[in-house]
Amino acid sequence: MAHSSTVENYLKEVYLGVSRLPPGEPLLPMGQLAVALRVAPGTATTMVKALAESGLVEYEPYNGVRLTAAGSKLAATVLRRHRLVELFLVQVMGMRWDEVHDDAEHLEHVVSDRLLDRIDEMLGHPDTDPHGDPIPGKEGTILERHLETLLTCPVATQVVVARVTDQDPVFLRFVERNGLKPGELVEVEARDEAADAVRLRGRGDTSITIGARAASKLLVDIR
Amino acid sequence: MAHSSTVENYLKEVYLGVSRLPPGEPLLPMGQLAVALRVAPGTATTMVKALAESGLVEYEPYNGVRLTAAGSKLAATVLRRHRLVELFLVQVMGMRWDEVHDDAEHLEHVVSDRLLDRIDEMLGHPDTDPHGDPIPGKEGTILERHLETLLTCPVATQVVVARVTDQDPVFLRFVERNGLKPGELVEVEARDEAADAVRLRGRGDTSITIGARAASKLLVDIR
DNA sequence: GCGTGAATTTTGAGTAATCAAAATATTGAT
DNA sequence: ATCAATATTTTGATTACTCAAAATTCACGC
Repeated sequence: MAHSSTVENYLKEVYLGVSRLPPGEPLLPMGQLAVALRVAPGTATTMVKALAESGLVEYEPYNGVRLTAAGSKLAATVLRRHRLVELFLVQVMGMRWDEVHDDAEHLEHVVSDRLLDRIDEMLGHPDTDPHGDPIPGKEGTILERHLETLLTCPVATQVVVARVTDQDPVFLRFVERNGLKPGELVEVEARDEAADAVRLRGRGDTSITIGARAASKLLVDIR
Repeated sequence: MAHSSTVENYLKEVYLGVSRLPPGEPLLPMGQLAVALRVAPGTATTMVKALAESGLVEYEPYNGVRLTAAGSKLAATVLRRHRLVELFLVQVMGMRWDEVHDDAEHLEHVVSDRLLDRIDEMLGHPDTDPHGDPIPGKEGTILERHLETLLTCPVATQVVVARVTDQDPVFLRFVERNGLKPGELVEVEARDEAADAVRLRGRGDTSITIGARAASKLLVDIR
């Protein structure tokens, strides 16, 4: 099978799905892949078997998928295109960070190497996109730094937001309104296990309380 | 049938094909369409019949196709995307005018209205692309000015190149090397019917001779 | 160990787009 | 008017991708 945008999407989602998994457990269940790609479970199975034939993934029936070296490289270039494009749309085209995802989702499959090089150059070879996601290198090298979340980082300590792992525009605007974009300083004042909540204080003097689920999507640098 | 990039390409080529035809004869033969789209003749027939079902083209068996109002509007928006993208790639991304066509060919199908608006704005609502091709308006209005070619314009008269109707990079570079890009001044010194050639003098003092076929691809404004 | 519920795979079928090659229609020349 | 060359359409198949629903397998609790 050739190298269609469908293939690119499958590989991308396998990569993203696996990296969302608890470390050490490197097989993405078919169900999760199907949900991510918005296809029926059987569709994912069929397609993954074909990808396995082409040597892009390893497939263990009933267990899940993982990328081969070749698949990983391809996934990385797709992610590189996606993320460079997102940053380009924000930085050069002046679009808002919460509205670039969908455009990037389409552009990632059609941007030529030549054009991507111009973009990369124009942006000064950046290494993260507007959401703090790492931009893979030209050769497919992705450096995923290990980061704490607002759910796991030390309390009463200044940390700086490094990455927001949710592309939902509503969430992104919420993050922006509350000064929690990548680069901003925050401090966890308290965590309430029972209430499933985290109280934060950002730059301003006001503190806000967010749910644990939201807190886990905000990755931070422990300065 | 939905509105895939295949459909967009068919409509675009019907538009371009018809406009290349001698005026007054508004039906594009299937064969020409098939060649333009690089598909087998039978494929074009099948596809065009489906487009006719959707009300995007009128199809007369054995005679050819033409666009309906709906098809024309869609073709115009594709062309608008293509040409704005081309100009953007040259003007903003610093690419050469002879290397933007292929990228535009892909981007024309995925650029969102929002992004296109930014591009249009950033370029100051231009009305021609780097090759001098008119950029259709937002509502699908295309204003094709009638232009003479270097084969039909008055001899020994200053004219200004307005449009180059061939996207072949080799030809475009030839045009550029000889100062024949849109905006440049030229004068036809002489035409030699028998030799199938046209002698020109541009800005410089040297005159060059080009074939009639090439001359017919250079459209000019009779100042 | 056995059964139940959930996840996964298989099956059968459909759509969009394509091709090669056979069949048919059109056109122009004699 | 007929015939040959050319253009076009039809036919039968193929590929990539998808779904719904049936069949299977897995994993867990008892």
